[in-house]
Amino acid sequence: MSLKHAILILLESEPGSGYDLFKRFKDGLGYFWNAKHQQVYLELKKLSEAGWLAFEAQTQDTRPDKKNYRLTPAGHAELLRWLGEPVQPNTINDALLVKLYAGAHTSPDNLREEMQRHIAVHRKTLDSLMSIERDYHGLPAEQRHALRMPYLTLRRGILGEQSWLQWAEEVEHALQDTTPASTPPGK
Amino acid sequence: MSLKHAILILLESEPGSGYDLFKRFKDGLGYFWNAKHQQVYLELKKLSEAGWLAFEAQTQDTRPDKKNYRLTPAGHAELLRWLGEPVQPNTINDALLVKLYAGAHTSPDNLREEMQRHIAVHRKTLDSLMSIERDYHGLPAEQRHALRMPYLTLRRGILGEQSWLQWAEEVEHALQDTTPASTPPGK
DNA sequence: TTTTGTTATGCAAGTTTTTGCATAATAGGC
DNA sequence: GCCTATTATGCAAAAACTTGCATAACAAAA
Repeated sequence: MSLKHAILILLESEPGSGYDLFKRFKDGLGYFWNAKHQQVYLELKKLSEAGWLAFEAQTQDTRPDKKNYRLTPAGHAELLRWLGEPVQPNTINDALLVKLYAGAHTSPDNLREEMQRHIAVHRKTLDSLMSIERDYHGLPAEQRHALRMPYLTLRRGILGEQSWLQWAEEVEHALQDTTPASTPPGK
Repeated sequence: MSLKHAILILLESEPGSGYDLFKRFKDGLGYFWNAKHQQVYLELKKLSEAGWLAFEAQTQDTRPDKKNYRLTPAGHAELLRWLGEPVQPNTINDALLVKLYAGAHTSPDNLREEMQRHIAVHRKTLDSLMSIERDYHGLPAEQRHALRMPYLTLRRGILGEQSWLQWAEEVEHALQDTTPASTPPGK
């Protein structure tokens, strides 16, 4: 969809290599845009061919060579054009919910284990997002202002994860209710 | 990813045609799994070829002919197998957040309009989900029990949309702060 | 010293999804 | 009578994304 534009945005704020971008996806943008390294490299190639990016090869002694990409004026213009265009509301494709929807066909234990796995992931994500938020609040006002828009996306992540975990508690209660009394005491 | 399994689940609870399924995606499952009609038809064909579905053609007088699909025993087995397997945590690809991340490169007005469009969509979704919830609570206990798992996914939708709208308010406040006082009174 | 992890890039093949086009009958509103 | 919406299906091409493989150097831990 807009991996192209996600890349333009990342390179607008700071030029970098494919590997750099891939890491930036994993750390920052990664909460709301995911990409494999192969796809990042492929898109960089396409964007260069389209004239939106330019690169210079950097030979390095201790590390493999890298290509440093930056926006061309055409790339910058495309970014501005895209920003002026409405974006499609997000569609959700969530396999966990598909599975839960059909939960009556499997055991509550199976569902509880599945939920536990996902809860662990979401808790970890929330922790990491909140740690980024603490860092943000520690910045001087000037830097906070410069980062105010990415901060709003961070807030989306935090509120979203909190809401998810709240829902997970509801699910756990519901799954407990349907379970027969486990391991009754005595003989 | 698991459009295949979403289709198996829908057909497990009730056989139907491609067009039926497409509508069921739009109404029910649609909150967490989206599919175009072309893809539904294509998957139905593939699933039939794989032996997981069977169909009979129904000639209709007033309407175009339809194919009525149902699960085969192999399809049922595959569904159970899939339910026992862990699903990957969902990855998010949200173009609105990408745009907002780069919001400093465009005007607050542009962002506010964009937010307004999305808020309208999310409010409408929330209304519709809450109306479904009201219907659910009006059902006899027996039917409520049968629908308890889909109900959990409905709750995900409701909590998710509420959280989204809460975040949207934060964004609106933030965008107001950055705007110069508009149309100052009188000369 | 062997294994694991990080930096760095990319091709090829396959799967999944989107977009565009095409057909065809009927019902209802203007 | 015309336009739009709904019911009903599908092919073809393109775009987007995933999975598997491949290479290569160095650093740090086991």
